[in-house]
Amino acid sequence: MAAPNMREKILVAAAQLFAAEGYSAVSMRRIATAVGVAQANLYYYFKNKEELVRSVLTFVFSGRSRSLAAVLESGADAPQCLEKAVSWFLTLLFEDTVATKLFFRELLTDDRDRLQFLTENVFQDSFDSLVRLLDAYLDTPDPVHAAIFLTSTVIGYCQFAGIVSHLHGAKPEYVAPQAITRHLMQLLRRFAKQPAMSS
Amino acid sequence: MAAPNMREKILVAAAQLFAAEGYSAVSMRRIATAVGVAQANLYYYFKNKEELVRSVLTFVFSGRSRSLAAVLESGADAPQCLEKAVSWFLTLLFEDTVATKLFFRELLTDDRDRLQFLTENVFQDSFDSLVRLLDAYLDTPDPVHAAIFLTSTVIGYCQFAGIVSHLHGAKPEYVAPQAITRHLMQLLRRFAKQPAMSS
DNA sequence: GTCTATATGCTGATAGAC
DNA sequence: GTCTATCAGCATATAGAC
Repeated sequence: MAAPNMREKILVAAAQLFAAEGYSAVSMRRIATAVGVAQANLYYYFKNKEELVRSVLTFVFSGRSRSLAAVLESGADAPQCLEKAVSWFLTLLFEDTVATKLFFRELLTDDRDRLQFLTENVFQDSFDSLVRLLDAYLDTPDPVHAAIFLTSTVIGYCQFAGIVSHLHGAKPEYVAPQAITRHLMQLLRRFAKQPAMSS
Repeated sequence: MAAPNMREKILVAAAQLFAAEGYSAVSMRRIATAVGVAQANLYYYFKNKEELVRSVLTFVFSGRSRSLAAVLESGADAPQCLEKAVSWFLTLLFEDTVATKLFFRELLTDDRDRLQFLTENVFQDSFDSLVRLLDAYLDTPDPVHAAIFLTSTVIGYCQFAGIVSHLHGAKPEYVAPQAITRHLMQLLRRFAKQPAMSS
């Protein structure tokens, strides 16, 4: 987390606080205190809170989309690529709580402009790659729907995990990215174009 | 929405505002204004904001859990019952925005006490019924995992819908509860104990 | 760049009249 | 039960010294 300049230190601290408690629950004061500067100093880097929020979102999401794109286009064959992508996304959702919570908060806000931005800059390209992979791998007339199904399920596993861990009889593997990845890949194999060898 | 007494009118107005904007973004003043009373009047019914928030959650979620329980125990055979339950849940998630957004906000907050409460009072019984149905219908060694998978997917479809509607080439049926229900039931049929007739 | 000081408004909550 | 009046505290944001 070693931040070279003040602007980035502010973004990192703000991202953590916004993710954990939401935008309106976190004051400029608390962000400044977390960074260790005076409150007014934030206004030297960001003209107001709204601009800080938008900068945080851009800052957090920009890196992730490139990372996923690399995995999706890694040159391996479709099933391997798919497995890597699913594993990458699940691990991100379960372990990168800052990005994940900010993402879910954006979905809740349903600000059309921000969602459009998020879709175009973070999701669209990766989603297109996913559709191509599924089209190559699966025997389905609608690979777009398959991609929506797969992405939805992955997102849902993460969201529902908060409840699952409180359910009676829940095992740890129900909320473990690797176990979920294995399970989903087994499911997909059932719909593969040609029967694949197991293990 | 005809609310007989003031307490319920406050709960309804507060639920809508909290769902749309979050707890800390909505002031007691705005709730009072929405109801059409003076701000101080809210403190006659709720001792503080925290108690109002908790009352809203109880008020909104208590009715829904009974409704789902009825569907799950409706006496029909497993696949019919399952289809009704999936359809019910998807329709709720896509159309009852107040309950859905409050639910997702609770998942984000991850206040252990509140999640425990939510799990025990809203989810556990219905989830157990779902596990039994899946155990009867599917050929699987782990019906609990099947229930988690199904619930996660349904939740994920709703969450991801906000992005899907902004993706290039998205069709309306990708975010339609009935179409998603049909798709999921077809998927489950593949894992049924005995081959079921289609259509 | 970072600070102190401050303006202005909104917040949750209380007191007490009716 | 509902109101008006009011409090102390915290919010965002600005001005200007260093």
